[in-house]
Amino acid sequence: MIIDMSAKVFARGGYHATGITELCVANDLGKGALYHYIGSKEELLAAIHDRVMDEVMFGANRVAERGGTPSQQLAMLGDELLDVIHLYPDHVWVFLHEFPALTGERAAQFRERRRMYERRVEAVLQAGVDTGEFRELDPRLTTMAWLGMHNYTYLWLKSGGRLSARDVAKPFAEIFMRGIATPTSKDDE
Amino acid sequence: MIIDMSAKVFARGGYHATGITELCVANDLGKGALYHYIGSKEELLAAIHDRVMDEVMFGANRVAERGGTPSQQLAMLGDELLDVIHLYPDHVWVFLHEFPALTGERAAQFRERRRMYERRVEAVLQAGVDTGEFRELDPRLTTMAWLGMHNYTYLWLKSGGRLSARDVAKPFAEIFMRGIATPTSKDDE
DNA sequence: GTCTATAGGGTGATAGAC
DNA sequence: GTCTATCACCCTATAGAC
Repeated sequence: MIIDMSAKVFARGGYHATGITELCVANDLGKGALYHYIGSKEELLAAIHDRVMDEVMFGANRVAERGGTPSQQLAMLGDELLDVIHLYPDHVWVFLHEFPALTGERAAQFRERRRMYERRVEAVLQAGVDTGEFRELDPRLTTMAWLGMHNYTYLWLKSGGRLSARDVAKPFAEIFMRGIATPTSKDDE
Repeated sequence: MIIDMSAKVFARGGYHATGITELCVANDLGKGALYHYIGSKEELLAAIHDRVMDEVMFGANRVAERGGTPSQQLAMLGDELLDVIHLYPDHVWVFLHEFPALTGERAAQFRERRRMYERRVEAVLQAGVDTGEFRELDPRLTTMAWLGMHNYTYLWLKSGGRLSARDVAKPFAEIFMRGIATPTSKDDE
């Protein structure tokens, strides 16, 4: 797949620093052939972004379908998110580094999808506060804390590496759950 | 300052996408004059990185000098780190996005300084485990969780914004401290 | 579908006058 | 210290043959 191969090249060298010629070599195609498939360099970048957002939203939908308590939902969201980062490290790297290179309609669409996912997390946190599982907290701020903790793993979490997605997701969930649990119900979970 | 003005331009448009001509316009200088000060585009990028790392390490040193328990140390590290992100949002953006553009000796030096800071955080966590304040945990993994939570604020924490650095640091510390505290001593702090 | 040639406009950096 | 002119190269994208 051109998208996957190009994601690797962009992740290594950066979007703007990577020339069309490099993409041709990596994909073993001439310029004419490559442009036949990608349309433009930015369309290729957008396709990489979509690949990530598709996977992330599929995961979030699976979690919602499975149901469960807010604690369980949040833990599952963590599992799914780290699965994506672990499985598609190059795509995620490009996603988190090169999104400012998207322009116009593509940039707007990207922001909206990203925001949509953040709202899913926020909603789970709010639900936990409502049921009393989580203590009173700022849902937006807590969402950003949770997202940062998980997304930042893109720097070191790799498919070939020592740790699986679950190896990271479990201790992360433990920190976060204890961190936001209501004080009286802290010793179980 | 050329460094500060250029950090803003890089943060907005990306390092590789920003031309020397743009930098000249932003700094109100001709090419000759600009090159007289910066040496090369990459030297300018390195100077922005150093500005961030200097501030971060100064903060870490202040924390070490002040002393206190591992919990207090970690909370202060969070305050200091978010202060830097809040005060230098453009520099930090460039720092977190464009570090792969550094090459050779500059790249090696950058990685080492960044690693040095991470070890500071890791040491505080390990100290907390040793004193029994923190439960048994993987110090490296927990460091990355803590760093991610804090660093990710570069996306939305701005100097002009609604929230101060402290407004974010306090709830973040509360989540993280409760998250890693030993179960028996959870209700105080 | 894939090739080569080329358009048209940048790029970072330097030289040498003032 | 700052200017302008210029170097040598690279960029994305397209045209038109095969």
